[in-house]
Amino acid sequence: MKADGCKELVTHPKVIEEAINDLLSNEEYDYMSMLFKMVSDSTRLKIINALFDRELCVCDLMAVTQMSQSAISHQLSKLKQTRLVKSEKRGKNVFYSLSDDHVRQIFKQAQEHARE
Amino acid sequence: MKADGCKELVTHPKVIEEAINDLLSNEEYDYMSMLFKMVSDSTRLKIINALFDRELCVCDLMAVTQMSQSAISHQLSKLKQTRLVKSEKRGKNVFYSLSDDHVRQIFKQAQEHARE
DNA sequence: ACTACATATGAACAAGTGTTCATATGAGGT
DNA sequence: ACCTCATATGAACACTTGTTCATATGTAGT
Repeated sequence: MKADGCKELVTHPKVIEEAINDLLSNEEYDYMSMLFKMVSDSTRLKIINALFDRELCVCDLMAVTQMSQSAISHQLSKLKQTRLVKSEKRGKNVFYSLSDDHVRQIFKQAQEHARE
Repeated sequence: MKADGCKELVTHPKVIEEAINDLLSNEEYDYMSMLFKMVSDSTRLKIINALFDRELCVCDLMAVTQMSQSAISHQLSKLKQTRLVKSEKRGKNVFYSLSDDHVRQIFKQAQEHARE
């Protein structure tokens, strides 16, 4: 948490000021951090990918991702808390789907980068 | 690691097959996971934001982000290992900059989502 | 060579995260 | 009411991650 930088003549006081002006608010960093954390786990990435074009229930997701029911349920819970997915109960099943296009966009963009 | 899902008649065998066909390779998930992990820490987000339009040396980044020299150096090291930033040594200083537009795009997109 | 400054790096530690296991909730059919 | 299936949830545990502290490396100037 040291405030200052170089002791030698600060070579770039102007540039530093610019950069400081560009700073975002803590809320923005926190939100972005949260959003990226959600999509930085490969189990959740698989879930998001599976839900990309359709809604699925938990047992469908088990079949698709080859993960345990508990693991999936825990991850879906996080994804729902952070509003990346929404759910709808129908009979014995709970169907999950992506809640908006934000996730889809971020996911697609990263996927394109992965192809290189 | 259970393979199957519901024991009751699998209501959506067709949809499940679709979802399975949409699966990506493990390498893709791993890469995306790694990329998102890198931008999911708020210290690194601050660094990336600071480097968005300019190159900066470590001491500049200390001044801008208000973080310790060691913390910044460690994070820069990770960002460099994963090729998100590149560095150039000039005299006593080491100047860091974003290595390509991938990061910028992902960052911007998330930032827009944060504004809502 | 010596000193001051800029950066890197290793070890240690606290905090966070994902999985499993066991169990709870809740709906449908009988 | 009872039983079964689908899903949720809490506790425990191993693992990862970010920071600090101490120290090393390396460059420039004297």
